Amino acid sequence: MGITKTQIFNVDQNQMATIFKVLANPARIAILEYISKQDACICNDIVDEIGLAQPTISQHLKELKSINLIKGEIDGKKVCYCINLDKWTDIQRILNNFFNTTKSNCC
Amino acid sequence: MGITKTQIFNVDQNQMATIFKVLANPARIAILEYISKQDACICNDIVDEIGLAQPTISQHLKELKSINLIKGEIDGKKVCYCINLDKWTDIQRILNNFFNTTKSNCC
DNA sequence: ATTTATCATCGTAATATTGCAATATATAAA
DNA sequence: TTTATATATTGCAATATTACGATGATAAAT
Repeated sequence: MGITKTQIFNVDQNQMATIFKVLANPARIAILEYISKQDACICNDIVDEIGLAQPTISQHLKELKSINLIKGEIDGKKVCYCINLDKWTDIQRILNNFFNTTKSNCC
Repeated sequence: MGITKTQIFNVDQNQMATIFKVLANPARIAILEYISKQDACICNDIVDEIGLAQPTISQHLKELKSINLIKGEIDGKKVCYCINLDKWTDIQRILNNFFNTTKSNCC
């Protein structure tokens, strides 16, 4: 089907899955790494850096924005993307909580 | 296309994406949580617990096994799944490393 | 030996994701 | 105003994912 039965899972489970889904692509990982590596708020040299077409990058940025992992500030005709540190830290906390809580006690 | 251009990304980026992809589904999150909650190595009560058909669960378990996040021990006609703590901890370390390394220094 | 129970695999339908060309939009420069 | 530059959106093709019924394989129970 390709459709996930979100209704049968709780909010936390769906939230976790959504976060993981946004991160589940090497292009988006590379974009995040590239954005963070820059001293200043570097914009879409991302297209040059990553080997993907401009619309593709634009779409990936949109997905990263969908969970507020990055923010884009308009600067003239350019857009300056940077990581949203608050959300970044928040998500790291959520994931660690999941990993610490979900641990086997068998085998 | 639906096909990710893995060739243009490095091993670490692809590995990260693969890990995230395996976790990017609420059913698999729920399965992990359920397995970890049990005192003993509970097997496919998972099917009863989660509201999905047995082949679906089996497929999800296969994906979790694909990165060694869980291991399945055969016990008669049952299979006993549990979390692979070594790998679990390893992945948590990898993710934290990513989150700590990839942080913005702008905006 | 047959039946039953547990789990895996196969095949398939429905939907999602990835990527890009074409196009739209918006701002800056000329 | 026209042109160039930067980014977003649309539409589409190719592939991936999710889910399940049918079927297979295996082991315990009868």
